[in-house]
Amino acid sequence: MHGYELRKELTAKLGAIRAAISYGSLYPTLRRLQAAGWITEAAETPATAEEVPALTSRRGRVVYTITAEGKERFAQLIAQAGPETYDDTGFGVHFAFFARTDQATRLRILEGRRRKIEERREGLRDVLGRAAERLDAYTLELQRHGLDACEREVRWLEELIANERSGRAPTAPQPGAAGGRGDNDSPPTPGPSRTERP
Amino acid sequence: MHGYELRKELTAKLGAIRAAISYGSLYPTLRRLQAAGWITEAAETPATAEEVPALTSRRGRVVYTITAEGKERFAQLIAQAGPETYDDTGFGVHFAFFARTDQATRLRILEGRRRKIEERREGLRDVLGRAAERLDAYTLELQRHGLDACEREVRWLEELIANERSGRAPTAPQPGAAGGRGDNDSPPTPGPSRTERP
DNA sequence: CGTGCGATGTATCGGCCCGATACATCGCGG
DNA sequence: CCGCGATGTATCGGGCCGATACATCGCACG
Repeated sequence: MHGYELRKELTAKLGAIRAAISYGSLYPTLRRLQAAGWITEAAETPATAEEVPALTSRRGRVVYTITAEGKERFAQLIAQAGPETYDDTGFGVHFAFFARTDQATRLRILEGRRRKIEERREGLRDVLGRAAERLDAYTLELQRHGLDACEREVRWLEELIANERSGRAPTAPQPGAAGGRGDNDSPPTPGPSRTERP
Repeated sequence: MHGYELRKELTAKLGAIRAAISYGSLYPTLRRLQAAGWITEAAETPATAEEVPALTSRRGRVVYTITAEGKERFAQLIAQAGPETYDDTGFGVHFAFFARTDQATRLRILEGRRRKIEERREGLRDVLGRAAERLDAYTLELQRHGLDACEREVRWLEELIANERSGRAPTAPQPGAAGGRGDNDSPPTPGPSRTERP
């Protein structure tokens, strides 16, 4: 893909958790990835080669391709979990690529996230309990709303964990023949974990 | 307050919407605020003045005080709304200081936020509708969860807007005599908007 | 009785990200 | 035919964060 296209894809995939990535971040990052040898870049072919030689000034698209090393590194990145894996953005990114990992990794990350959210929840309960009369009504309402969000997310995570343990996909139990065009996102594991079901 | 204390206060007040502010942001910001004339800094008095002159090396606390100009600027900041006022962090910060604004400002910001979240919600519905078979089950589940959060927030905002229009505080209808110690957060307006109720 | 650890406290540095901006082309509708 | 919005690449300044350093205090545990 070229940069602009990549940005649109990522925006669609991660739209639920963060805004579009900025250009000031996108292009320097692509250059960094290339310097590290994880992607290669190539100028797009102008037309049918020989044609239109006058348009040399046309700053054409640059097509990026992932290398074998890049694929390997990417697989490592989504499988390994650091402390930042469990905050909002980090978890969202990992989750969006769950289809490319194994069940053990998915469970590990879901449980780490649950632990993190439970901690946040306890912190909010503390504030609502201990510092209640020190804070104004609006601030308290904000904490209450945040607490509610934490409780809902914990329930959501527990559902996902239960599903994961029973070896099912997150929700839809494979409707029909599933597979759209090869564009779908699950090359390593066929569907989200299917080790014993026929 | 001094820096560390300020950080703790802000963490308690804004804990529901963002993590603690970093030191690498806190201290430079305090210096910027002082350069702009919005706060003044003063080294804390060591003890009873004359005492303990040997401890000159003790890098003591620095106490910051807001200036009249700073108070004015702060009032402007929380009353004026730009485009960034309606994203997650910006809205959260404004909301946390709602008790220091007037009802008109609160309504304006709540409605702007609602519009923004409704846009995000429509975007997610689009993705779930149009790009459903291009995305894997986990990504879809992420969008569904985000969509659910949007819907809940819209309902929350509408409750708040209705409350605001009827002139009530967000939830608790002034329990007892209210006012704790002067530490509470509502100097300009006595309680959250009270223009006609006796 | 000492010793070490966690909380309190101020401060800097490198790296990364974002918003704004610039520039260029293409297709479409008014 | 003119402009506007989408497509596309790119840079720059400023700000935020994580890591790190340094220093003191109180207290708990050995």
